[in-house]
Amino acid sequence: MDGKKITLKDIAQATGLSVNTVSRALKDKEDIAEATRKMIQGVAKEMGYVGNSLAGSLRSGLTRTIAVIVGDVANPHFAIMVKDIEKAARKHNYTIIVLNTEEDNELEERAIYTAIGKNVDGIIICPAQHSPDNIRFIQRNGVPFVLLGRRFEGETDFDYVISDDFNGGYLATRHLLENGHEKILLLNGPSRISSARERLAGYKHALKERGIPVVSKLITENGVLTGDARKTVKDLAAEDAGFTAIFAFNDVFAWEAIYMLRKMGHRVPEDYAVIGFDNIQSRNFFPFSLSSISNSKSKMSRRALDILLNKINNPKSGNRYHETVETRLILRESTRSHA
Amino acid sequence: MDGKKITLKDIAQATGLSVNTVSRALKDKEDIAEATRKMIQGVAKEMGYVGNSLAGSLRSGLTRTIAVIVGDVANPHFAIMVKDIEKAARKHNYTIIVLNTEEDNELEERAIYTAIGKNVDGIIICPAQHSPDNIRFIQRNGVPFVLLGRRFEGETDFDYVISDDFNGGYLATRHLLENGHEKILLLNGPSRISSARERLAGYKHALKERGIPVVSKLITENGVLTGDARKTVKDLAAEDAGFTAIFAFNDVFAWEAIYMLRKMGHRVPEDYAVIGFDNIQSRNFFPFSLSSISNSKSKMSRRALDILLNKINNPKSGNRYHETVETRLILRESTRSHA
DNA sequence: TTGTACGCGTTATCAT
DNA sequence: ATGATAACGCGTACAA
Repeated sequence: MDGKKITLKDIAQATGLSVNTVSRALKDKEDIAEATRKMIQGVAKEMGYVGNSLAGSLRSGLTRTIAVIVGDVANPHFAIMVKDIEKAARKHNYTIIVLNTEEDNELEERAIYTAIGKNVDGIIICPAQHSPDNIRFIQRNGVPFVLLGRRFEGETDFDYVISDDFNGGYLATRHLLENGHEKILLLNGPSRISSARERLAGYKHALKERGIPVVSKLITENGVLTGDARKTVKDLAAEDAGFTAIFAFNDVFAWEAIYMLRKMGHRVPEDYAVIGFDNIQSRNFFPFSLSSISNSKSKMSRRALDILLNKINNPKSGNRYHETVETRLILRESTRSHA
Repeated sequence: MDGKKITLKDIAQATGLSVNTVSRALKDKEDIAEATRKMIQGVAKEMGYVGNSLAGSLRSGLTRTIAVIVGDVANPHFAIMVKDIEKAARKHNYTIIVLNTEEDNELEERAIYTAIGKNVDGIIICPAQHSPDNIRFIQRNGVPFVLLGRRFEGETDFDYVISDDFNGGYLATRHLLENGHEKILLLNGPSRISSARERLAGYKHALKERGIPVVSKLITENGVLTGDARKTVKDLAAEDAGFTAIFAFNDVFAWEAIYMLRKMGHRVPEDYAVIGFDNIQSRNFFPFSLSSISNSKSKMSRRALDILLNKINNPKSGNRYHETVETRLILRESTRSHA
């Protein structure tokens, strides 16, 4: 029952034909006797032949595999996008390999190295952004790639699909301002990350538009995988820093913030309004209702894949793809106003 | 800037040495002049050589890649396990490809076919369980595999790592009973799935132990990816089926149940107690505090990988691995009692 | 209609 | 210490 892998050679031996007659029969080529073909296909099926795409890939240089490199698949934001990418890729007969960088530069480098070594046809990467060098390395190797969700402002020849983070930051902040909050804690991500910088810019813009001063103490940077956000909220709330609302870099931070505030005996939204980013709840029916900025993860994922496939199929087109997907304000209870 | 892939041949030409000297120098073999090695490694680095593991794989028959096949990576339960597996695999220099079955038989078959075609060294799969045939197909191809989280009772030669679902079902139900609930809605998964059947058995056992009748109307099956759970809760709560507590197949169902109940104007835990399964909140700090059954996802993931690596490295050992990881009751507010 | 020969990039073996 | 050759499994071009 328990067998070894069947090769064309095995089938050739079994049928007394040559390897490549078998090969062509299985690929439904024309120049083969109908009877022979049926016979070979029957034997192949019976023997459980699966084929070895490796061998073909070595020849063609194509693997029909793409690498998806993200910070952490366990983060729902990435999990959703990875799922979307896998689904779209499957439609085009592509398979994905998933690599986590843990937002670390060396792990990112290693992930890229692995991907290239496995001869993936393309790479979709949410860069950790410690520097553009890792991405340049992809480029140097001639492997098509698309950045997902983050970009390098200085590198105009890196293609990307991002969401409109500036606008998202602006919308979230303006919403809180309109509800009467003037001291807004920005629970931001690390400033090396473009989306964090752009959300911050949106935040500042909203404040300036209303003539509200930007308080640097209320602008905090938090590691994405470290639990920093909880500590920040805890410390600032404990010392009574005066804020009445929180704009979080992502929904995970927002959840942590609310978790911590409640643990400290505060109420949301009564004592503190909280808004997140990513709108994870568009897919999950959580018992808790968190206002958030929607960034169309499906659209981003599918678009990134389309662009990548385009680049794979038209290697020399030289088209530049710098795409920004809209962001929208989604109001739920965590920022409900109390007139 | 934008280059082609560098091969050993390129380096050989650049250095005037033979392909195979270059190969050995890069692999730090002994029988090579120290100076030559340094030189070659220098040139390789400068040219950005990455190597083509495909070619090596063709020779060795090993890809250092394993396939992880799950229902849906966007489900946090799977997302967490995929992350854990990737991390553990990385330590052993393995890469993972991720395939979603969407709990569908044909997609599962296709996923397995793809995995085998790509010559993965092994497969970790959470089977959709429409039948054992797909798994038998893996076996027939001689590819090592481990079932994760589900098993086929009749197939003793399928290795698996599962959680103690019977006990989990028992613990959850007993807890609700101890809090005075006698009509407990079981928001279960599809009965083809072993974990659903085993949790049901635990549920029944707890009821019988207390002499509480099993009401078949309160035992419901719900598709894992379909939103059935919401509808079930809505319908049964609307017709006033008399239950006062819910034991959900997983945390996702539990969230949906609470979402729906609240939407209908009910309170949790005051009107309905709800307990889930998977204890997603061991990793995420959600604002909502859901009682759940913990099933040690890390332990399961890591163990599944260890077993798989064992099977890969000792192909003929013939060891059988049937492992059950403990489940524990985690109490939070969604089942808080009101004495 | 079918078979033979060669190449993809790498590595193991054997020769120099 | 280094080079030549064969082999992995398949596909393509060409020969029979």
